[in-house]
Amino acid sequence: MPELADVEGFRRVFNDNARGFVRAVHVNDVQVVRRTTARALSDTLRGRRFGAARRHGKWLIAPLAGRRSGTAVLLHFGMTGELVWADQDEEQHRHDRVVFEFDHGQLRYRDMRKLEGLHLARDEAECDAVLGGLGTDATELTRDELCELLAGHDRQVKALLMDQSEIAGLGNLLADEILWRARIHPRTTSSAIGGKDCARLHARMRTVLRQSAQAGRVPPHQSWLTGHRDDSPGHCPRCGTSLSHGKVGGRSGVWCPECQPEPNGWEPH
DNA sequence: CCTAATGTTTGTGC
DNA sequence: AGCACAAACATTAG
Repeated sequence: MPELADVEGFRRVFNDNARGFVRAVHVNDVQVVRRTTARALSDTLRGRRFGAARRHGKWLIAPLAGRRSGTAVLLHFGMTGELVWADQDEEQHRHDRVVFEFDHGQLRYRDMRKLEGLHLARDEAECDAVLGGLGTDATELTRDELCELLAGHDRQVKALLMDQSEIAGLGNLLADEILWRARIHPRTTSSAIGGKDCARLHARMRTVLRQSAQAGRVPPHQSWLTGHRDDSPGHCPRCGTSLSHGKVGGRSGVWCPECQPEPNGWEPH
């Protein structure tokens, strides 16, 4: 689930609720705590307050309040993570791995698969060690930057869009949705996308990101490709053609063979 | 039992 | 160097 849009939703959950003093930190599964121990995490946070959380790509960055602190909790949600606000007396979910307790409720880091986890950074350098390799956040990428990026690589465009070191925040669903709207086949070689095509790709990316970030998820709406990923058989919501499925960039991809024609030179066997 | 899952990293080979 | 691909990570659902 968690791509840029979802993490944007978690950022709002965090900023709307994680106010006041942290009264306790319950680590229910030490495996998800990275770069520190459960004890150190708890000791660092207890009695402190968070400043406003920000997002870069799929990371949520929650700094401690206080000008010279430099300490931040960095949360990644892998494929199954989420952040939920709940009352103390609400029964815990079996996958609530870390719980931040406040006077008025609890923030719960829930994650079934525990692929990434929650990191503690004590200063700028530690923060940079985790986030330094990320590319520009997808919401801030200009049209010229995108075109230059595409031109500079001979990669399948979907793989390039999802490469976090190049563009941060786009995942499997967003990439498929954006490419479908831009009418570009996911296996198109990036350097072959120029001029008008790149401008259209950028425009569609901005629309998809704005709407999905506002929703806090990639909307499974009928008018979105994402709303038809799991239909069998799925049909393109734009032209009705049966959707194609296949591996692209190592991930399960969905596209419309009519709206997104095969690039020249690609012949399936 | 087997497969796939919205992510990232690492190794292999062209 | 740059790219594609497979596997691994941990866990559950179908």
